[in-house]
Amino acid sequence: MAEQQSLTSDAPVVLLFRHDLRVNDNRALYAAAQTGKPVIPVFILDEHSDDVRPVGGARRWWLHHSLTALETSLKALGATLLLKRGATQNIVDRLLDETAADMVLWNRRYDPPGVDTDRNLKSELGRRGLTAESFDGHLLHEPYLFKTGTGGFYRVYSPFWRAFSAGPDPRDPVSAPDGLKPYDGPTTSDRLKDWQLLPENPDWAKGFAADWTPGERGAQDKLAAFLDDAIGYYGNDRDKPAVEATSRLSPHLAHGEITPFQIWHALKAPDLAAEGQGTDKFRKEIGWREFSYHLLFNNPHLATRNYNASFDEFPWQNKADDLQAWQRGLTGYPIVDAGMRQLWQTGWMHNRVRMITASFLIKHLRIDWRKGEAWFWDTLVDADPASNATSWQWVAGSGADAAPYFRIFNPMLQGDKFDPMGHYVRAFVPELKNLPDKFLHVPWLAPENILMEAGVVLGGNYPHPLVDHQAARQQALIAYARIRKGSEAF
DNA sequence: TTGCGGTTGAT
DNA sequence: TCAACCGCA
Repeated sequence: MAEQQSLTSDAPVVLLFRHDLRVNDNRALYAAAQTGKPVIPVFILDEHSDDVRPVGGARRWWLHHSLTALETSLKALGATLLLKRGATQNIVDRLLDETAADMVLWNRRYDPPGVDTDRNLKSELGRRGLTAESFDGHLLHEPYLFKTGTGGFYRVYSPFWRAFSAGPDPRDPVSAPDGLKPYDGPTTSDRLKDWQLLPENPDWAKGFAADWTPGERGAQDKLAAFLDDAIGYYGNDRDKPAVEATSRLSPHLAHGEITPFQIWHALKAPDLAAEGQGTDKFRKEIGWREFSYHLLFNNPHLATRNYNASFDEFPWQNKADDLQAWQRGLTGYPIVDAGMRQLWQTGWMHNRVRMITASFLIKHLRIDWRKGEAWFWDTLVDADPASNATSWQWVAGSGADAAPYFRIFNPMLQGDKFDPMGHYVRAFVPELKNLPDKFLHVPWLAPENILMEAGVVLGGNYPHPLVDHQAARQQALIAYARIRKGSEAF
């Protein structure tokens, strides 16, 4: 069919890029090459279509560098990437006018505004008799594929994962095309630097580049390094933030520099068979990403509305000073502060510590989970509309498949258990680095002389605990008890 | 309908 | 052991 079209028309094909910034396993790109038509690749920064949530600050930094990498990859294939900013439909309309293209291809998105925008685009193009086709790539399975026995969506992860595991095998990745036929007509493109994606305060992103290489190559390097080594101890050490035992693929996945299909396929390598436990656990985490999209797809307002409406009555305190102390890593609880500072300095936080810091914000400070979700959205290089919303609601207890309300993380115990040597805390809270292990997670319990020897001044160079753990825990339990009674209380 | 079980915990 | 609930087959 593709060949037939190339015989009948040499009109160009427009290829949309959004969060699929790669040339390998890019089915839309592959299909565009197959047509034999000139290809016009265009990245659209759409912050104008209905309900679109603007890209957060950390992801803007990433996007800047990833687009630079993509531009280079496409150039090597013979095509020039155009940069356009605005509502998708308007951008495409103008491009079709300018270039007389008769075909538009893209890889599917699964965030609700993206779904709506692309659905409208497809029907509009179809109405005009143009070819519009979308492809998979972001998820192993469409988020509506799995249904419970009664035909609904899954609310609980375990049954979802059972259904997923019994489902069809994910396809194999497709290779990059050998080349693209260039489009020679006149085109216009924004200049990347005019988008000002890099932060105004350059100090903020200074630490990002040490940890991350945005782009397809950086993604493949991270995957190779993970499969080479860390996956062997992923099962045991993935909860220890001081150990490099996780894949660190999340920002690359979020920007579509690597696909879950490529990861899934790589996990089938024979020499990984010996790492059975690690690979199974890791697949299950990929499954969480799929589950989060399954939930978001079926609950478009997951990032802004309590899944469980009884939480609308939750007595949040929302103290501005407390929120700011949390954001800056100045709560006085070392494991919490280390996490928040890792986030600020590197654009990423270890998964275990995300739970600890989120639980602290919600349960110890009783600040609405949406404030935390928004902060993570702005500061995480891997900010993902599905995972972020699902995980915050999970910790709050307001979501589908929530943690029990009485499960309140104890930051001291979590610190002792998962950072027993204190390497993580010392790396990100250097003012405590000379404290002995025994007091590292509880500096306020250290005797005066120990504090003095370590150069720690509570209330001076490190804060007193913002709240007392036991008291805050009791208050949280009371607050949760109140909404559990529901309307009875009124 | 009924029975089972529920990512990540604390006391 | 903690309280009780609700998703799922």
